[in-house]
Amino acid sequence: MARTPGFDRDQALGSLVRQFWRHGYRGTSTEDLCTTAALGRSSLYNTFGTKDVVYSECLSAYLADASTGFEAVLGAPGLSAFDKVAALLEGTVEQESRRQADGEPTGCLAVNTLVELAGDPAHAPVVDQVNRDTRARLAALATCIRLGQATGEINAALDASAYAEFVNATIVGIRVASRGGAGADTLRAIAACALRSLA
Amino acid sequence: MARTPGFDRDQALGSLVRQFWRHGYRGTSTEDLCTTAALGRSSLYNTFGTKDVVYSECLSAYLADASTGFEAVLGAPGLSAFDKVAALLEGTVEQESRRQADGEPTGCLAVNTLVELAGDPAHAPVVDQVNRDTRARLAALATCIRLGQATGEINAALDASAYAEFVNATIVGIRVASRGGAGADTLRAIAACALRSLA
DNA sequence: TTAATTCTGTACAGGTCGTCCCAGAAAGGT
DNA sequence: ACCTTTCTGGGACGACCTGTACAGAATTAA
Repeated sequence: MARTPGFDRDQALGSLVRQFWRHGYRGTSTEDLCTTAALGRSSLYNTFGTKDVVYSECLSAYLADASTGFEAVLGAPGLSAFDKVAALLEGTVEQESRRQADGEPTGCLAVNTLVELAGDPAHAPVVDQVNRDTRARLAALATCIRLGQATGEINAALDASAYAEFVNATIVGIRVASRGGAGADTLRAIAACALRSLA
Repeated sequence: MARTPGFDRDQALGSLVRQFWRHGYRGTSTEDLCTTAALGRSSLYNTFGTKDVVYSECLSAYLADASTGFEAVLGAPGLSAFDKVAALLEGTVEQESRRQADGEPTGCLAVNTLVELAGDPAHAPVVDQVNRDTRARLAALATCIRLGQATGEINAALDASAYAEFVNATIVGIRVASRGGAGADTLRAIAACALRSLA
């Protein structure tokens, strides 16, 4: 009883995510959004809403996708807690190198959001969105480390939540270095040094 | 033989640095620059030039100031190499906490520049500016670590330049966490975990 | 075929931004 | 006091941006 859209919503959202990821919120105009998603202005506004809303939805999609991979590693059967942390760091390195090679955007959209928009009251919602996601990630990481301490795989003298913060900070450092153009060997070196502090 | 300016150039530059630091390149308009520096548009353009030039000069001033503190730590007499690295990390934590308390901008302008402007060919010069500074910092850090290895203070099995990359990445992680609003205890935890990997 | 509903292209209003220009004010040297 | 040089305030201009409105095209169900 009505016309059907001439595009795939999820596919369009993927393009929008990559656009914001690479050029930031203020670095992309609404026309840029239309171009990368191959959408007219009307379709964009009817489907998603204003620029703020589009960004928030892109951030949600990005965080959901990242969480999937994150939880896949932490929930992997047959892996010790140490190996899970190692897989997390090495997975980050591998992901970044692959993205560099494929010409996909590098770095982390969550970090980019924090850097660009933190301190701007008008965009507090998306900053809170990132911080909530980070807290959840840290909690999951800390319980993983505590489990490893309970079974003796990880030094029980360490503060689990502090170590979770450290691992997260290292991942951030790797992603920023990658965005700066650092090579795969550099990223690998960072991850290897970080892992040494567990033993 | 001519009129004298009614403002202090360096003081104005300091205000401009803080403005860009807090709100980013695209997040500050030229009128914002005039307001924070208490300058008219003419004075701004006559003294510094276009927005790009102002940003580049702000970045230079920021990097020079950061380098001063960095080299002061690395060149401190009577400190072992390990203590120098520790002072570097703990100094970063202390600096960020103090800035949070004083309402000064948090995070790192160099990191912000990378995140916001990397991948935009029009701003490649400032990105290169940051990368050159980073390389110099990494080299100084690596030689410091090598010195510590030569005297036996630091595990000689470590790859010095890899460890330098790691320490730098950790500092980046601390600064990003601080910009995200993390408390002093969190930042301290990150630094402490990073230091553990030296022993 | 027809009617209802949704999608799409284009144009427009209101605002902001970056840059330049020009006249006048202020200060230093003579 | 006067002239030269520089600084300063304000405005102008073109370009861009965001969000909306509207008319026409397209598609589905009856």
